[in-house]
Amino acid sequence: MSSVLDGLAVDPGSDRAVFRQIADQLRAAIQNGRLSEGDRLPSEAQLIDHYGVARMTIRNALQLLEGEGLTRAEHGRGVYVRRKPPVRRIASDRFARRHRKEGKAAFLAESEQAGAIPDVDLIKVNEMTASPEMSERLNHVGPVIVRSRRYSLDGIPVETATSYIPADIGRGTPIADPNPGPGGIYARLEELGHTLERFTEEVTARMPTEAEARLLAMAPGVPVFRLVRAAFDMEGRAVEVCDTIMSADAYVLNYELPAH
Amino acid sequence: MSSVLDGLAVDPGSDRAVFRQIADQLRAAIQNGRLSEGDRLPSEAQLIDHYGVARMTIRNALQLLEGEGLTRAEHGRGVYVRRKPPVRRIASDRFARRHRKEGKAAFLAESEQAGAIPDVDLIKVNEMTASPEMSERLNHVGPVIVRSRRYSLDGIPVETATSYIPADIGRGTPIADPNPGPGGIYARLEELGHTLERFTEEVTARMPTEAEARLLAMAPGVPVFRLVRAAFDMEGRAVEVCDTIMSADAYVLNYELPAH
DNA sequence: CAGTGGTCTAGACCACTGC
DNA sequence: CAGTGGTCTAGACCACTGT
Repeated sequence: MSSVLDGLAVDPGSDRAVFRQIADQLRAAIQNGRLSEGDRLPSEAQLIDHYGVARMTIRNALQLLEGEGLTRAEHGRGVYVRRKPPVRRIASDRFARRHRKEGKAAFLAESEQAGAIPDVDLIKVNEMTASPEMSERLNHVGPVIVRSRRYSLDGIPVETATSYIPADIGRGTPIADPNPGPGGIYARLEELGHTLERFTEEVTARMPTEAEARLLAMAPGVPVFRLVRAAFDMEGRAVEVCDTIMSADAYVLNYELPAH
Repeated sequence: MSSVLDGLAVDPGSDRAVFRQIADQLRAAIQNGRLSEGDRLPSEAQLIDHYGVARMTIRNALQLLEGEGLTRAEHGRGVYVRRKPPVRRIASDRFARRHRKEGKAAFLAESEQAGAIPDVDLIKVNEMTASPEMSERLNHVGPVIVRSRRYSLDGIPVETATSYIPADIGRGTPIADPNPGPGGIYARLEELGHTLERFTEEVTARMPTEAEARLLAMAPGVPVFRLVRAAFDMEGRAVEVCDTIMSADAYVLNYELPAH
């Protein structure tokens, strides 16, 4: 019988630790296709037999791969080559007014285009005092409307978002309602006289906190994007800041850069 | 004598694994400032004594924190709270012609502004056949000039970049030289009649490969940004594609989004 | 039930650091 | 040299999965 392990052995005298050599060989098997997405790796017991090492050595090797985001261990079932989630391409003009006129919020319009079923849950709306960071970003001190929610595609959570709107703009308007109505809060802001002139977006990436990993059902070894977007009206006032956390393996961000 | 461990204990009967409880407590100590950047954590031996558990339990806890990018183990010295590197803010107009007129390439101009000493090394220039991916991005099949290099700030490597230029544009010009001259290859492209009209940039994030981690001297638990930027001339032809890998903890990417 | 991964113990020897 | 983390062994019991 043939196996991905055929012919593989480690050199105990090598400078490279045994568990790294084992990880190298399994990684190579994944990258050259001998193991493909969704395939099960040999069990820990099989690897112990094959390489003639202790269990911790095997587990260290497997942990390396999991940390690189290549595999996923499922308790009681086995270790599998990770399936890459479908990727969403995000365009830099997704908040342009021409896309908003149809009465759809950006997320719903995009997912419709991608043929996936969108969902929004965990909606919370509060009023509170702006944190120092948000005061800085909004150039506004005092109470803000805070709107948080989670977006899913085909039942899979893909991003969480929290919007901050100065309370003197949003209080008592649909912006402070859980459902802000067609076109989302950008449409409401414009109806309130805050015609949007420009957006800035700040992109960072890091490993998720435990809370983020749980909310987004994230696999180990996958970073998150953090996007902080600010919307400015014609007077140059920041009227909304949106703080978004996204599983980085599910997104490609596209931007246009000026040449002059 | 007082210690960050004072009063900390685990509940062996809890649903939460002991090593996770220990990691939780150390993480909390870092996040609330009882341990700050550069501080040494208690040694493995001290943690073993304090919690009364086996060494592997402690090591599992420490490995969790390292995977989250919070700590860094130094062989023979101890485990330290990671220092965050200085962050470079990248503006979306950094390739605009008005910044290029001064005769400086983008990286050098930016770092001068940030007060850091820039360096470029590992420069390689080759001509080869475009990979399928680059053929697609350049909309060009056949030979390309491939320019790769590594950038450092104050001696710390921060990004690698590889540019691809169709050989019919770059062959026999300074673009095929290791040193392309003042203003970089964008200045040379414009001198050759390829006035640059727009750039697109595609941003993804993932964990680094081993080779990338080595080239960028990266700490465990830190993801990389991959930026793929395409430059288009007035005829709409892609005249260069630049593939950049950056340590994500050293960068904040800023973009402007259109509102109309 | 057998097989899988998750957690934990109790050692061992090694390589690196700083005194 | 003592103290540190890096690697490895050889077990144990548990929780979860599928038959």
